[in-house]
This record gives sequence, structure tokens and C-alpha cells, in this order.
Amino acid sequence: MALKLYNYLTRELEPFEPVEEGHVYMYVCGPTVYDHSHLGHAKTYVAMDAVVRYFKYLGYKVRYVRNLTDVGHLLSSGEDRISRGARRERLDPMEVVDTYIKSFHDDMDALGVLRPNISPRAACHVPEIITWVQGLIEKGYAYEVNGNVYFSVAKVPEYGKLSHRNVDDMVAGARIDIRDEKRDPADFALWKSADPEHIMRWPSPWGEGYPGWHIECSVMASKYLGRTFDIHGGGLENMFPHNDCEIAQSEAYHDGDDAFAKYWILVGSLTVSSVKMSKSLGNFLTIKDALSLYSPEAIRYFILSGHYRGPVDFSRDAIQAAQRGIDRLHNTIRKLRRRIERTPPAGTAVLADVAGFKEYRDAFERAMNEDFNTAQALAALFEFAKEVNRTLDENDHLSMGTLSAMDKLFSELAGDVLGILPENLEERVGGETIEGLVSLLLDLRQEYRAAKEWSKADAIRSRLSELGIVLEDTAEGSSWHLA
RNA sequence: GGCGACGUAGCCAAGUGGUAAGGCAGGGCUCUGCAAAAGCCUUAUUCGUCGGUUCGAUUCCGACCGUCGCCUCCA
Repeated sequence: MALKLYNYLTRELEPFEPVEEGHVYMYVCGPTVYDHSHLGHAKTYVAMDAVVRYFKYLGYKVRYVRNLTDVGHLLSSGEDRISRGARRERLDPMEVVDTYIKSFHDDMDALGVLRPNISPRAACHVPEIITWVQGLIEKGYAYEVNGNVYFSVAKVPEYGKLSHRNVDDMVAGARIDIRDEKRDPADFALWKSADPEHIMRWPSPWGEGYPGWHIECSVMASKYLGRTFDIHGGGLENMFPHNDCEIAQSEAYHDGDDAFAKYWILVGSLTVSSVKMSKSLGNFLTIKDALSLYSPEAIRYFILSGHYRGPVDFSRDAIQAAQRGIDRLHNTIRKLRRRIERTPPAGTAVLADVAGFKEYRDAFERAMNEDFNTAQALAALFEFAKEVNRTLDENDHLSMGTLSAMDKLFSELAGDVLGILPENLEERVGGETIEGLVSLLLDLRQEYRAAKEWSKADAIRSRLSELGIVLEDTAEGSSWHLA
């Protein structure tokens, strides 16, 4: 079973063949840090996280680079987003940037999105960017006018090859705010001259200014991943113009056609009532707000229950269904781990059992190998959970070997690959004091139950339930967990 | 106008040229002092509409209807 992925460059499902054996070099367009992130961002980065985690599961050594855009881009008004944020909050622009970088990292950590190996900031790469812009001018791909430097799209016949557009078609009906100084309306800025009131600015051979939107990704990807690397990912909506511009610049700078990413994987948008969740439409839920309503695993499960390339439609009902679904999966694993605690360490796995479990791992891998079909992989996991529940219910004397084989499968697939198992499933309420108190109450209740004083036993259960502690009576005694 | 995506049960959502995964919700049953948890059974003769190709299409092709994305900062 070989991993296949859908390459937007060719629009085909292709077997994954790394540039360098055993390694994956991957770049993903990160956020512009000018506000708190919302669930739409979560979808892209959770999806890419599952991809990275699966590559690691397969044994690849991954170098994952995801940038942070902190140099600001132009609004239609000509205002810079970050400086506008700064003005609003009376802060230095870099103070705004740092605030939201921290916010972004907090959100991603909370969602269990593994940190990239490198999170380069555009502002820290202005010298390299200037070198690139100079290089592109020298090679004849770019020209300077009034302190602005533009990339000449006409010099690259292949421009638009990712989004499958050609410049002529676009110009026809587009409402582009054409700048007279551009030689071609489709030319895009590599370097922009800063107006006097513009706060974010750096000296350059063309006067004070700041980088254009697209150049940073080319420069940083090239710096950390090399001239040609394996995978470039990001949000589907950035395919044009951003990704196409990246390709044009990079290949021009490196004098080659195949001098950028080999595979392009793009993530479909999160929608709300079929409309894209976005800042400008105001139909967004921040990750922090979402996390106050739903568990991180529920959010991940919700996102991963659809294919990464397609849209996933957000609704209260849908994410609540996800919360209930993931809770049920957690229940199974909790029950399994309680059994493990009560089982003597000796004992080998029953071969027949373990062989049976393999079919679920195979189904999981088959799904993931087919362009990271997390929805189908999850189905395999739920079927395995059903099997585990049944096995646990029907057998009192499972060996430690069998039990830990089950736990291993959950830990690796649900935990390591999909990231939908919390670190501490068993002890989300920490503290020996609480553990001790609850266990005291359980003992007390058990005495009432033995004496058939049901109303007192039920009162303890319902009072605990009001405190968010759920009791479950089983043949081996009562257990509890947080609601 | 151009490029592109999607339309599958009450809801979310996979998928395949040979007769529809999984989750949630609903119904029945088992277990249980009662609950909870779990299990078993059950819920789409049907995959937007109409044509075509085929022995056979939800899956391929065409038209149409509907929804959405990008072409402008956007994950």
C-alpha cells in the first residue's frame, strides 16, 4: 500500500515519491497575524497537521515549515492591516504582531496541532527578500517604477499553471484596480514603496518600503527547504493569485521550470451555511470561543470527519454531534484502560485477537494512503471501538497482551496520527485530593447500595452529576469520569 | 465573463461501473435496583433533474436546475 495524494498541479492522484528518500520537506502558508484566529484557520492547520502526523507515522523524517506573515498587506484603502490594528489598539505594530503570534500558537497548541519545525516570520527575512527582488530584476523578470517593484507576468508563459488560468481571460472581466505604472495589469508587486504614514517599512535599493504579499513564501520556502521540495500546502482560496505567484517567482529566480514544490495539496474552506467562514463576512467563531464550548478533540474530529480538500460546513448541530461521537470513542478507551489497570502484567496476547485487530489498522492505513481520507480512517476507528467494546463486555479474562495491543492501536491511530485522544484521558481533573474525595463518596454510596438504600445512593450520584462527575456502575464496581 | 468545486437518509459526511462507510439524532430489545455505559436489531429499493454510453451508473458523458469558492486582503 503506497501513499497517494492529489496533486493540484496535475489535478491527479499521484503516488508520493519524496525528493530525498525517507524525508518529507513541506511548506504551508501560515496566517497573517493581525487578529485572533477562527475555526476556518483551524480547519487548514488541523488538516495539514494530520498530514504531517501521518508522514511521521509512516516513518518519514519531516521538516515542516509554516510561515507567519507579519509585514502586513495592503487593504483596498491602501491601509496596512497590521498598522490599522496597531492604531486601533495604540500599540507598536510589532507589539500587535507578537500578541497575535502568541495567540495563534496558544490556539494551535490547544488544538493539538504540532508545532512546525520552523515558523519563519517574514519581517526577519527582509534582507533575503531584497536579494530575491534584486535578482529578479537582474534576470529581467521584474522592473521598478517609483519605488515599487513589479513582477512581469508576461515573462512567464506558464504563469497561472496551478489555478489553470490564463492572464487574458482574467483581465477580460476582472474589476482590477489597475495601476497605470504597471506594464501589464496582471503584474504583481514584489516590493512596495511605503507612504510617509506607513509604519512598517524597511530600507531598500528602491527606497523605504515593504515586501509584496507573495515573495516571502518563495524566499522562506527556498531558504529552509531548498530549491525543490516535496509538498506545498495551504488554503484552497490562496491558489490564485498567491500560490501561482509563488511558483512564478521561484521558478524564475531559480531559472527552472521544476524548481519549486513537487506536490500541491490545498485545503477546502470551512463554511457556515455553505458560505465561507471569514473575517470580512463576520460569520466566524474564534478558536478560543470554540474551545470554550467544545473539546479540542471534538473540534479536530469535526474537521477531520470531512475530506480535507472539500468544504466542511459548520453548524452547532454538526459540531455537537462530533462532540458526542468523540466522547463515545473516549469512553471506550477509558474503559479499556481501566481494565488494563486491573489486569496482571503477565500474559501474552491471544494471537487470534491481535490478528483480528490488524484488519482495522489496515483499513485505517488504506484510507489515509488514499489522499489522507481521514473520514474513512475515522470510520475504521469507530468500527474498531465497537469491536473493543464487545470484546471487553464478553471476556472477563483478557490477557495484558491483548489489552495492550488494543490500546496501542488507539494510541497510534487516534492519538499519534489524528490527534483526537487527550494526553490524560483518565485524569482530566487532576489532584489526589479530588480523587480521594470522590473515591470516599463512591465507597459510601456502595454501602447504601449494599443496604438497598437506593434513594441515598441515587442522591450521591445526582449531586456528583451536578458537579460534572458522571458515575457508572459496572459489575466490577463503580467508576467515574468528568462529563 | 473566465477558472473551479459541490448537490448522498432528519442532521453531518465517506464512497464505488455491479447494486449505498462512519458519526449524531430517532425507534425496539438485552444488561441494570434505577440510571449511565455498552451490545444487538432498526432508520436511503436509493445517491439534484432529464437524457446518453453500458448487460448494468449514484459512480462515465451531455444538458439543465440549485448552491458555493476564486479572479480583490483572506487559511
